[in-house]
Amino acid sequence: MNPLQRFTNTFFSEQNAPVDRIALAMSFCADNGIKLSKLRREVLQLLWESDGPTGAYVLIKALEQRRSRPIGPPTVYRALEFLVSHGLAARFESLNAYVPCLRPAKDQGRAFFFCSNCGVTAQIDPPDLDKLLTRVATEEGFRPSHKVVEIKGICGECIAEEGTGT
Amino acid sequence: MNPLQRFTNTFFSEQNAPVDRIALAMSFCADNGIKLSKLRREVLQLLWESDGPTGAYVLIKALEQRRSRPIGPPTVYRALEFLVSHGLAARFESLNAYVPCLRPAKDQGRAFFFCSNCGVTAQIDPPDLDKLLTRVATEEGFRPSHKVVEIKGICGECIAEEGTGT
DNA sequence: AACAAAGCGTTATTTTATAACATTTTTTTA
DNA sequence: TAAAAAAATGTTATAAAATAACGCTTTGTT
Repeated sequence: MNPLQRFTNTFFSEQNAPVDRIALAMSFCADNGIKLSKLRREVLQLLWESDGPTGAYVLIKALEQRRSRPIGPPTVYRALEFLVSHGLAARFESLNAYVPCLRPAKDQGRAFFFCSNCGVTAQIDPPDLDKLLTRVATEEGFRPSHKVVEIKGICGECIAEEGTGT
Repeated sequence: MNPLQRFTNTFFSEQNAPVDRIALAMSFCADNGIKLSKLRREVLQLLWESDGPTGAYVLIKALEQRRSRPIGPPTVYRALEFLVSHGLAARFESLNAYVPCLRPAKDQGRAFFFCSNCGVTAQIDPPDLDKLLTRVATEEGFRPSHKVVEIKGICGECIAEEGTGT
């Protein structure tokens, strides 16, 4: 079993149809008058096809493979900036890497989980979380615009394996 | 008024006595059998004296000023690693910068707020937050070890100033 | 004092990201 | 549709952040 399909509610339990993810993104962009260019689509697809949070330079190399010609960092960083700014992807800050987002939406209090042992990644959007963060911010007189919630730890499968000695 | 003293519960409303912060850190280290060396103490003090999240290379320059001789990046990164690993400081992941922590403690669900307008930074540790994150993680079969919560936005004072046109 | 361990210094390099400007592609509108 | 404007991408160079590898010094232990 793909180690990235273990979680409920992960990217990767929903990842088996990358094409569908791209189709969703395309209709989202169409609906919102924004343009998912070829490059941006390719980068998003690479994120969905990746086995976890992906560094910008890994994407660059992958694109160079696909296109058989050099790609400069700014090209990819701009595509990533577009994807992130429209909620199609997110930067996993504590890993300096990028992940696709399940639902294009800006700052809905997403939480990302990352297994330090096997690398499996999950996105979870508990409604309570966003409420709590917004409440706490408001209590401080703060108007939040961007929220980062990232949790590293050990996933269930790796916990199980600890016991069995595998 | 120092723009960094605006929040309730911030670093900087409590920052007026950096010496006390250092004294606290020293007794914390003594109590726990860990060593706050001169370098580590200096780095921590620089963090407390800073006007906000501080980049590693800013710390390097500041140390070079103090010592009148070159300091290599690894020297400072090691000190930061020590401080972070013992909960005396934290990396503000989405800013590639470092902040001092109010209470030395490992992963108690700290939340950092950062005003994109004026740079004011606040640490808030809502007990609910840690509980919520732990609960959500557990529901996913995940055993959390490190939690990152960072919120960017506009602080109360900057919101007020928007209206007055200052 | 001799040894071990921890901390720090130094040099070089890697990784991540952006600045500045040129070219191409797409969209708009005359 | 042709010209102009705007958006997107390409290109080169550089900046910023972090680490690898190795040596020396200080501190703690026997």
